[in-house]
Amino acid sequence: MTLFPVDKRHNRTNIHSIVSGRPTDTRNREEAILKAALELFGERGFYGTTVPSVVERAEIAAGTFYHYFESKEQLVNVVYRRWKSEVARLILTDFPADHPPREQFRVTWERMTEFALAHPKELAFLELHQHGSYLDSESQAIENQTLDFGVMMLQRAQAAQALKPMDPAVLMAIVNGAFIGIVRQGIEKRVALTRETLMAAEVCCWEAIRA
Amino acid sequence: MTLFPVDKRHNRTNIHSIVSGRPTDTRNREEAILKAALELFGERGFYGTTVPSVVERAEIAAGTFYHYFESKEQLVNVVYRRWKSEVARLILTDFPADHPPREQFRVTWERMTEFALAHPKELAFLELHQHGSYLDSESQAIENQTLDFGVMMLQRAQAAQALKPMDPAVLMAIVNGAFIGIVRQGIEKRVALTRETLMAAEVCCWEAIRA
Amino acid sequence: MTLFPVDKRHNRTNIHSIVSGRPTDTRNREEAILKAALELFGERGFYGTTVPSVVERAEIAAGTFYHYFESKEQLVNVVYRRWKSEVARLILTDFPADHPPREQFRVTWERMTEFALAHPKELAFLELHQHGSYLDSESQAIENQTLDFGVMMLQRAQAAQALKPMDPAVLMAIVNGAFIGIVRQGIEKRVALTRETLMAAEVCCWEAIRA
Amino acid sequence: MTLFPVDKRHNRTNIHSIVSGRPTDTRNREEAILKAALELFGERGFYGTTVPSVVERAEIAAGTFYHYFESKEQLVNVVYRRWKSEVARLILTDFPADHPPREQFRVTWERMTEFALAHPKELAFLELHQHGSYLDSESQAIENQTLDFGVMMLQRAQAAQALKPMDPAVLMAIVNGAFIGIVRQGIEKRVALTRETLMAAEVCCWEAIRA
DNA sequence: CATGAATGAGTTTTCATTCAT
DNA sequence: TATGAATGAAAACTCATTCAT
Repeated sequence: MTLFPVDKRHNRTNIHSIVSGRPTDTRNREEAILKAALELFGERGFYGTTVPSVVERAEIAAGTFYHYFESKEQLVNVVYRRWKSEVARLILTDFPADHPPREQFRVTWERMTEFALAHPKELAFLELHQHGSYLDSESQAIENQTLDFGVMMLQRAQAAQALKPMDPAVLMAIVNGAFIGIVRQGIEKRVALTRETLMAAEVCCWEAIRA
Repeated sequence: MTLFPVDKRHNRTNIHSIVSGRPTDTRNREEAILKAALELFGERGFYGTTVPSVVERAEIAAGTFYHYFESKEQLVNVVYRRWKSEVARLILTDFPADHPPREQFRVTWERMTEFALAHPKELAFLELHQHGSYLDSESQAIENQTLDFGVMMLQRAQAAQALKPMDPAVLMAIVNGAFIGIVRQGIEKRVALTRETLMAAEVCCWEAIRA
Repeated sequence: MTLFPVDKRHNRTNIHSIVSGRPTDTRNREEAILKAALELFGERGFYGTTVPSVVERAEIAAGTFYHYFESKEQLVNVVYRRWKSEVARLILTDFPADHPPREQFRVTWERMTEFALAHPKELAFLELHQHGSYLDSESQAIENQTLDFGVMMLQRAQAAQALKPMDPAVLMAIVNGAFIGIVRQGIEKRVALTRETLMAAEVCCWEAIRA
Repeated sequence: MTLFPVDKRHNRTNIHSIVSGRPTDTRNREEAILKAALELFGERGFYGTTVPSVVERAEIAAGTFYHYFESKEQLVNVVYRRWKSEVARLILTDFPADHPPREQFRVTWERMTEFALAHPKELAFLELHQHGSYLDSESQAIENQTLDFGVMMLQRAQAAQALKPMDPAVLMAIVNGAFIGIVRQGIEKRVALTRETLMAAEVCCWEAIRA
């Protein structure tokens, strides 16, 4: 399995759809389903989201759904992998591997901030479905790979004595948890979900884990 | 509404049941339902948990469920309130209001640690259901009261210049999020859910928010 | 089978109950059930009336119901027979068999009027349940006996050439139907359910059937 | 609201179905449900009729029922309106408004006779459900319009001194009640439900109400 | 490919009835 | 006798999925 496998069927680029844009356009329907699914799964979870509700929001017929996805289970996995990959790509592309830990942390946090501000719903979706029993092994694998990469980076920083000498998985949990905590409160409108808020929190979280 | 209202029907103590323990015992069945519900709601969420699955795990007949609870919705609210109240009671009882902020933080974190070690499933349940649309206003109110109390304490500490001068709701989100993050990874067996882990994290989180 | 059989269990007079009047009094509970049943069966029919609703209106415990009645089916039969017998008794007692047909008709109509004014709900109940499949043969028999008596009287009047020479069952249906029609409209408040209304209708109905 | 509104969804004609007749035919299934419902509601009332019994008699799957009707309640309203409208249409179409009262009465009675002979079950159904709490306001409205029209006609006839000077609602109740009474006894096989029987009764009923 | 009618298993809930206390 | 907890069968209704058109 490659590090960031691209789903054969669901991550392709459909040139036809980009050109035409007609309502009978295949890509549009598939995208409409994925968009509806993201929102509904994020709001009500896997079991609370019905195929009829997805189909209605996507404005397609019930049968059409099964031309694009085998089942509700496959759908949630496709959505999960799509956005989990997106986050992974964002963080890993041109990762400043040779910069000092403080700089690496800032860059990573900044990239997550970009994502959170652009796609708060997607982040909430990923959080909510993290350990669902309906996620297949491929989806689980992506999740683990991301975590493993994070832990590896933290271990390197620890080797350079930049971080507290604790279990790196705990440090990861603290930083991840804090970030998600802010985004959630942001979605709930209890804090302002802005770049300022998140970059102020960056300082906090660095101080939490620094040596 | 009082700060921590006790559900009239579902927090009483049934002396009869404590004494007898027979299979027809009322208290046992109600407790069996609550226990099964806690586990299943925690594992599969509200919509993923069926009444048949609850009654099966509680080893009662389908009809019996409705002697104790009006509906699946009421059940989740009763469970939620029971444990949310328990957490609130734990943190608020004899809160060291006149101690310095550092001490208050440690005590609060320690109390949460007690709870997390004794009741990790219950904590996961509370997290998962935080904002479910099936929670009634009373349940939501308990949640808000707990948050408000936390924010108030943080504001006082900020007034004493013990904490960073940021939105206290953000500080709250960081600390809460970090704590929950560790517990979750603990449940997933990716970190050791021990007193040592959590008390080490306490130091991290204090450094995250201290001035 | 006697003409107006008295239910062994449910038409007796309970001297004890008349004297005491305590809430533990057997008769009171039985009467409470019968009263509740009459109202509910009349309002919502047999299938629309639940034992829990009867039990609640009678202010007794669920189990108590089954001390007095074997089943919901038996209950409806007991109520039916009680009031059907009452109507029959009213009409047949001292029937002026040797008076002229016009007088017999007036007397019968007057007696029905008494009953309708005193017990409109009971009359509606009897109408509604006339042919329910839950009525046992004994209840059906009472209904038939009443009808047969009416037809016999009409035949005698026809023999005296006082009535139109039609199928007496049709004449019966006309008079009965008209009477019930007025009572129903009375219950619906679309006509005034008074002695005047009913006695005016008596003239109409006589003219309908007279030779 | 028009006088005899046609249900948008349930009175259309499906040309496709008339032509094909295949088992997947839409119209057939909907009609099968309506037919089964009419019979069962007529036999056992609203509460005594279960959706399973309807789908069994209609020979469709349980889920299919809900493609055609939102609920059992909607179903009974659709059936009620369909036949109540039919009766109203029959009586009102080309009503001989400028004929003398005696003629108007005969025509109306004759039309009702047509209906009763062709659709005795439908008449019984309408009678039984007249005042059910499950009938919606639209269904109630149709019923009231029919009654009001009848009362108005009777008032005009009274103005012409053709009828007894009584409350016209009482005259209406007498005639209606008598008609229904005969049909019911006809269904019970206690009288012959024929044109002769009903036209003989027409004379009776006219004499009941004439001045 | 797109549709939506059709399906039947499964969900929440109610109810008639029983029985231990 | 009176109670009400307990039961399991059955009701109303929903849903994921299929398939003929």
